[in-house]
Amino acid sequence: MSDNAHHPADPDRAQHRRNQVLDAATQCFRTYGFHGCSMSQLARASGMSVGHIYHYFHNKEAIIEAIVNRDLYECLDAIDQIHASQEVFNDMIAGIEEPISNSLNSDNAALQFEILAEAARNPKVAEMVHSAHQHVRDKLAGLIALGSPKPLDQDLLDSKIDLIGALFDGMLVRSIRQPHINQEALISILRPTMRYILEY
Amino acid sequence: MSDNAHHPADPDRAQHRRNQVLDAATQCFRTYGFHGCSMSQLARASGMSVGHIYHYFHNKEAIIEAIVNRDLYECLDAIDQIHASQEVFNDMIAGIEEPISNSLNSDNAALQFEILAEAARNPKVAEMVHSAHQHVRDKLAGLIALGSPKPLDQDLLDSKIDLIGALFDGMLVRSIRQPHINQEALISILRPTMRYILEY
Amino acid sequence: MSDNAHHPADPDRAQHRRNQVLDAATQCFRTYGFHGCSMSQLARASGMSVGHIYHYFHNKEAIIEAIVNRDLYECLDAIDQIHASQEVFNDMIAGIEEPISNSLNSDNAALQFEILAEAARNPKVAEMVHSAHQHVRDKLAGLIALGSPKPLDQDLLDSKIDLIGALFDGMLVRSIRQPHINQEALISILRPTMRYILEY
Amino acid sequence: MSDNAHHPADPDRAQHRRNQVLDAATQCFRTYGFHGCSMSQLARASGMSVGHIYHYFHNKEAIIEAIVNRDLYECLDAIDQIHASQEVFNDMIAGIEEPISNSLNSDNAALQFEILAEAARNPKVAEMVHSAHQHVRDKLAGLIALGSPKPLDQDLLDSKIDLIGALFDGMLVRSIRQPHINQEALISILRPTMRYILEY
DNA sequence: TATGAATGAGATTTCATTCAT
DNA sequence: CATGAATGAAATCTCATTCAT
Repeated sequence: MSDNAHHPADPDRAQHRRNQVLDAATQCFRTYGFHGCSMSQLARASGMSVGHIYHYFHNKEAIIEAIVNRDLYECLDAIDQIHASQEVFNDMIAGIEEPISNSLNSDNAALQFEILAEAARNPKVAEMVHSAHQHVRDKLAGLIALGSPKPLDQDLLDSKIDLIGALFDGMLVRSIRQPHINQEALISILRPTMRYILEY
Repeated sequence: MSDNAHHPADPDRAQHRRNQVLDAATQCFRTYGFHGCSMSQLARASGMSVGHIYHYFHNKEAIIEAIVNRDLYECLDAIDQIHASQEVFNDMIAGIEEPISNSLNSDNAALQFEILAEAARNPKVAEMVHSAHQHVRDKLAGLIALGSPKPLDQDLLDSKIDLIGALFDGMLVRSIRQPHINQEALISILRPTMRYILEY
Repeated sequence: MSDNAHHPADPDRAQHRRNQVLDAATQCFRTYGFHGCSMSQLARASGMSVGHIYHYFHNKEAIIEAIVNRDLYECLDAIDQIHASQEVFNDMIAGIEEPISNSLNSDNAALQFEILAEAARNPKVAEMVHSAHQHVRDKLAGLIALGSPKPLDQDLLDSKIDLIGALFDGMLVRSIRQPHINQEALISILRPTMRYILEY
Repeated sequence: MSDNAHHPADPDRAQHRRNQVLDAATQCFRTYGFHGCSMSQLARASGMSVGHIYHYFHNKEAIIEAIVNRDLYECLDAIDQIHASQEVFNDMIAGIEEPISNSLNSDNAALQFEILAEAARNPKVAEMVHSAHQHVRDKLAGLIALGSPKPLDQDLLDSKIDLIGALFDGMLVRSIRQPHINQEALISILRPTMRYILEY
């Protein structure tokens, strides 16, 4: 009862069911990959029948796309948390530990590589990745411009962003190639390197 | 009889046939992914019957493993080409363009992400990736030690390698997220950054 | 409440709702066939939910049967319009254009063949087709007897009806096999042929 | 043994296997309809695994098309048997019993209506039906022209063919609407009617 | 009366793998 | 060494039907 329970076509309930599928899919895709995970595995993990999943998603592609979308937006949200200030360089360097830690430890690295591999052959997913990436670049451009004492040449600004982006994505790869990395030691050289790049 | 008088078990021919499959598989896996590529696609691309592929490979897994193996060894070979000298830092920085260019433009990025994604769930592949990575680290450690004016603390040495590795792998990710990167501008800031790290 | 104050079991409204379904089904079955049309297509076309259709029809079979029934009755009604008179032969021949035109141009030929194909395997539908056909024969028998100057042998009467029936059904098949038939030319030879048969 | 048995990729054997499927499909489609017959029914009836049927046919559509094609060709062959002569009208009328009997008794009427119903919505099948029909018309046009004492107006010739075609197809419909027709009586009025049309 | 959530069975199709030749 | 016929399992997706509300 409370908030009138769920009437037929209750959009809240529908959204909740969709999320049930997406939550299960995130887990399943991590574990088995987009194409190694069957609809019936997904159904079992969602606590829902196979047929019913098709009530909420047009096909498996659509689930993959929704997962990619959700994952990219989570990343964008994290980026958007960074507050602009004139102390932004110091803040970024001081706060580097958490995002690096996320990249390195994240058990969702598997999902990131699924997404990147999928983007390499699926144009729709590629487009989603590109547009999320552009958003990140824009945000970073604003922060760096703000933190810089004098106006930056556009090419230089772009390259700084590229390099920093590469560093972070490189951490993601580390989590696969080298799962037992010495994070503390890494951060202690990463910090001055970040400053070097930002102030270059 | 007549001319194609290869003996029943000519090992050269056998190796050649295996490579035929692996070459085709490299292309197919790039295009469709490990699990999006069927044995019959592979057979068509190899110019060989499905059944005969099983003469050379125990199953599809084995082909994937052979591909991963071959890919990792090619990378190791590239690393092994770097000659040690006391000018090694200068050489590395001067010669940075080619490997970066490879990472950025490489149409084989797709395969790299297939491999990384596979490594995230397939322990055999993970083991191959780790051991190849260790080999790379050992090689780089030797080079950096040689180029450094004074002996380095082990943690610092490790972290330098990690950071440089991250930079390169980050480039690989760029080729997906940002296919039209400004490579020239990037290299012109990457070079001093590399030197900064190496001489830190 | 407000205006749509139909009583819980308003039989008019019920009939109207049933017809909504049947109208939609006629269209859908024409376009997709009995077995190529899903209940959800039907629901969409009826402006009604899937579940509610089951309020009016026990199952899909029942809708098919109702459609067949309605279609056959429409045909019977048309036959029943023919008024008996001693000029019946002249009337039939003069008025031949409309039914022939219907058979030839009818975009519902598809539905007729659905029905015939269904009758070939579904005994209930076969029974409906047979009994409607018998009704048509009886009516025609009366008309022909009335128009004939002298009493006819039963076999001859039956065969005249069969032949005329065949001619009309043959037109139906024409609309599929030969959609761009020359209707005018056809009618100008059909008329004397009809007279020939009737007066044989 | 005998004629060197069947080597790999023996095209005779392949053709034989294809025919096995088509023979089974003819039966199954008659009984259940194109869309009421599942691939697993087909497989069971063909004595072949479901998967293997796809070795010989790209998909179920392709089987339907092959069946339609085969059926139409059988009909064309029958038409092509009619030999031209100046006595062709007499021959046609004398030999009318067999084709009429075929149309009336044919237990493959079901298949004909499947084909006609399918043609009403499937453009590929429609095209096959039209082109087979054109072939029949051309053949009949030749025969009628030959049998006619004086040259015929094209429209009249066309209409004679249309009318005769309608009569035969109408018989096909009779086999569904009126399975217990009096064939003998029918033929005894059909013969003079045919002559009336041919000599009109 | 009316909805659409939910299911389970079954449809078509694909695929890795085996085997007779 | 080489083929492709053959299979059986499983994958994706559809659908008629039921049910709680």
